[in-house]
Amino acid sequence: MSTSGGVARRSLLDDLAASMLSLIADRRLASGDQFESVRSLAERFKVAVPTIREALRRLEATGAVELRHGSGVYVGSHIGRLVLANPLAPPPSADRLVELLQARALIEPPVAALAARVRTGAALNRMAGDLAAAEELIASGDHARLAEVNMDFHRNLAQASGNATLAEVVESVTVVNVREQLEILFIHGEAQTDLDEHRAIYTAVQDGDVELAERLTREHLDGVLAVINQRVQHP
Amino acid sequence: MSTSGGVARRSLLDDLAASMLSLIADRRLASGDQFESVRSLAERFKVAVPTIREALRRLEATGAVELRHGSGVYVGSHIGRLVLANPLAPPPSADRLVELLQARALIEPPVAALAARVRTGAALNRMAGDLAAAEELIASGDHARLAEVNMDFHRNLAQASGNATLAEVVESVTVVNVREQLEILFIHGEAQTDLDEHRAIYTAVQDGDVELAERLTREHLDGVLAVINQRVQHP
DNA sequence: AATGACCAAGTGATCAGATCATTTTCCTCA
DNA sequence: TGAGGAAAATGATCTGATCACTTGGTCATT
Repeated sequence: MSTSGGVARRSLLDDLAASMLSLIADRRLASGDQFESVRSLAERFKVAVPTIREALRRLEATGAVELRHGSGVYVGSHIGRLVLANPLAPPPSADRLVELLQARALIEPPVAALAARVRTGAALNRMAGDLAAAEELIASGDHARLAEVNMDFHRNLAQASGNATLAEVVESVTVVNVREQLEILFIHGEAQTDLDEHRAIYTAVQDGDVELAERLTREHLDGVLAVINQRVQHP
Repeated sequence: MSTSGGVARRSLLDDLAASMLSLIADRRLASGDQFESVRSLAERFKVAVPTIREALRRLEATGAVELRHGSGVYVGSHIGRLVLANPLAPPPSADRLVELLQARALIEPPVAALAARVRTGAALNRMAGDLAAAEELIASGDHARLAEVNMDFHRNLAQASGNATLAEVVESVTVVNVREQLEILFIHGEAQTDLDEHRAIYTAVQDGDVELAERLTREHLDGVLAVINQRVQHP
């Protein structure tokens, strides 16, 4: 009784969601492309508008599609992803934040090592761009933007590993929600140190120095973790 | 035109979803508890039923709530999670499967090492239970169930690390979708080897042998990866 | 010719009320 | 006592309308 063919057989909503994903796949639509209007979809699948909208909301929740008021339905940026950051997650507590950093300190060093082996070109260039941007943002004092760029550096480091799944995992644990929380604790003073460490990691990856890339990433995240731990305990 | 630092102008649906999550949190509802009827929610928030349902569908997509026809709305099993497996992800291709295994081979060994340090009791017991169950399932030849139990072993290993975020990450990469695909490739013959390796890992964790736990987990996953790689290339 | 104000069509957002389908509760009756 | 079977509760879906936002074009002003 397995549906090995692929057509789901659960509720109407499951069918609709799956069918719409198939439609997107069949049309070779990519992230950002316009999909089809709600009314048109309702007619196509012979269901009422509210029903289609429920199915769309489900897709929307996982970033598969995006609904823009007055404009249309578009293919979302997370379509086809395997691992996601929970878009409805509450801002993490201090404990959860520490735990999250521990997880990153465990996961990212081996990812950096792999990145040093593979060195996917495009991602390397983006890392360099992040470093340049960070330098400017330190000068201009835009801490919010700086924190974002620093997170981008880590995401692009994971991308450089050439493994999309790893990149998704790292993206999931460097999500905006977390950035905001980190920013509160990890304010200026460390900004220049941070940048220097990122630069060193970048160089190691670029040189293909696997062990150095891993060690520097571990030291970097352990350092951040130490600062966070200190501030959590002495607010 | 960046909204950095600014207040995100949320839509009605965002508010509704957030409010309902707050409601669940305020009432200290846990996974599986009954929440509130659709009609009641619509009345409470002074919106129409289809609107509430859209918000509920969004929550449902991330496992925060569950709608049971004729019964009610219940708190879902993934409420409060930070990292999720995409419930709408298509069955992974062979390439994606290899990539996924590579990711696991990178992430899980250090997790096993941490588990050997921490040894969270409840999770250890569940691991033992998984081993016993696997033994029986090998005897009875129920490969589907066996594959599921083996995945549970890995999830519980991550739980034993005491780090919920790591556990969520590992759960996300050992999701049902993937099990089904693995099962196709990784059929009997290796079952006993698999069990033996799991047993060795369990013993190492129980003994608190950090390095051994890490090494055995790495060898185990590398072994699986090798088999998969072979079968992908020679179908 | 370039600019800006304005209008109209397309599209998503929300509403109201009704009907169907499933589950759960509980009362009746053998 | 317990097995049926109504009745209530609740989710699923429909119909059709109205409001709100985006977009592209028109056209007067500069």
